Amino acid sequence: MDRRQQKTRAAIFQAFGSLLAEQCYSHITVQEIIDRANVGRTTFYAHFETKDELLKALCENLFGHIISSAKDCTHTHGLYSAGSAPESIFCHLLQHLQENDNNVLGLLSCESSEIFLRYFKDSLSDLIQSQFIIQNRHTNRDLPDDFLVNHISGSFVEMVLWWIKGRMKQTPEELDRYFRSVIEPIL
Amino acid sequence: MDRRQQKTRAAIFQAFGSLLAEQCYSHITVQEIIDRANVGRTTFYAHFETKDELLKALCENLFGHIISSAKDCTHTHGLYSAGSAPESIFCHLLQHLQENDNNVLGLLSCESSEIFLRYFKDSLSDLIQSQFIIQNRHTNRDLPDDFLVNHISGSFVEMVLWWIKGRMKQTPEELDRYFRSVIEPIL
DNA sequence: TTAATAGTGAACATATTGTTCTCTTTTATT
DNA sequence: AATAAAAGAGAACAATATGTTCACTATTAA
Repeated sequence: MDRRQQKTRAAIFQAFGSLLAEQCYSHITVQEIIDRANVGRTTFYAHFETKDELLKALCENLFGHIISSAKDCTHTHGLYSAGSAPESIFCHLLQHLQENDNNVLGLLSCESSEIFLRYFKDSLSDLIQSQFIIQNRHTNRDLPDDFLVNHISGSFVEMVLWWIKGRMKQTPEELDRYFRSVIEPIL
Repeated sequence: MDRRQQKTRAAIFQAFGSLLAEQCYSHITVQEIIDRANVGRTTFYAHFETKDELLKALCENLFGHIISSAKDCTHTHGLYSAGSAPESIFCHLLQHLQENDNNVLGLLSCESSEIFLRYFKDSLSDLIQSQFIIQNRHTNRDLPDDFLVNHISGSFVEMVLWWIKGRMKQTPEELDRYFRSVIEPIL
């Protein structure tokens, strides 16, 4: 509603994000956050009940954007356009990550990256699930749908973690090729 | 050295384990641990510098056992015996988990399971890495070795997480079949 | 039996959390 | 431009958690 609220919220998000790039989530204190955000203690607690809530809000904000943008792109391209690699939804996601809007990479490469990847995977699972159902692409009758969904989203997230820990030497396109190589054979 | 030390250590491990089955890691206090372990505050800090160190020690202890037992079994069976499913190293691991020695399942199904699975994955990666190198099984020339190792260990861990969250309705053998279905095609 | 080792429990300084209060600033609206 | 409503600042607070120190007791290995 108020412009100030959004500004304050953004300041807290940014301060929190930059702190996460420096140290482990669990060691960050509310005091550090409000100091860096130049925000009063009262204000912080008016916006977020706890540090965990802040984390949750940040993740929803961040991955919400990325996933919904991927969802839009899926409408035109499908979950996995068999022909040309660059159009796949996964390549799209990787490119998005590399662009590093809102310092997503900072979060995903910090000591507490698992927390974020967990949120990322949950969002991703929803996306893949819905695409599976919409497209009826699951020709594999031997494996349960939810196992496959979990396998795909899980593998993707693990790959991203591997990519970032290895200092992102591969391009999104290369990585997409890797991923297609291990996922397409089972679809 | 001292029998008492081992006893105390075991008591702390057990208390910590049972607490983890009840609540999130970050919300467990040292006070709760020492109360349940019937151990003095000083004693706790004589054994472990911080709660994080305790966690680390517990994981090393736990997964060390499981992995080294799997390593032994690999010597006779190989990473992936193509013929009969039940002998695969992964099935062996899953059976081990289901037997629930030292309440591994409690840890893996608690709110903070990601932390443990991360340790699990690291141990697993070492195992798979070494088996890959020893057996020279990587016929896939298009994908880097470390990507494959990460994909396999990552997928396995994600599967275990999925299994446990779904209340472990599948048997280790079924799960092993699922896993073979998504991994063997890419080897 | 005894010296060394391990554990107890209380007390402590320090740090963090989340709340409450009063006061100031900004915004939306007229 | 004036003003009421909303939002933030900042100090103070109780409650809780951490990690250390101390003097004392119990156990073990020899």
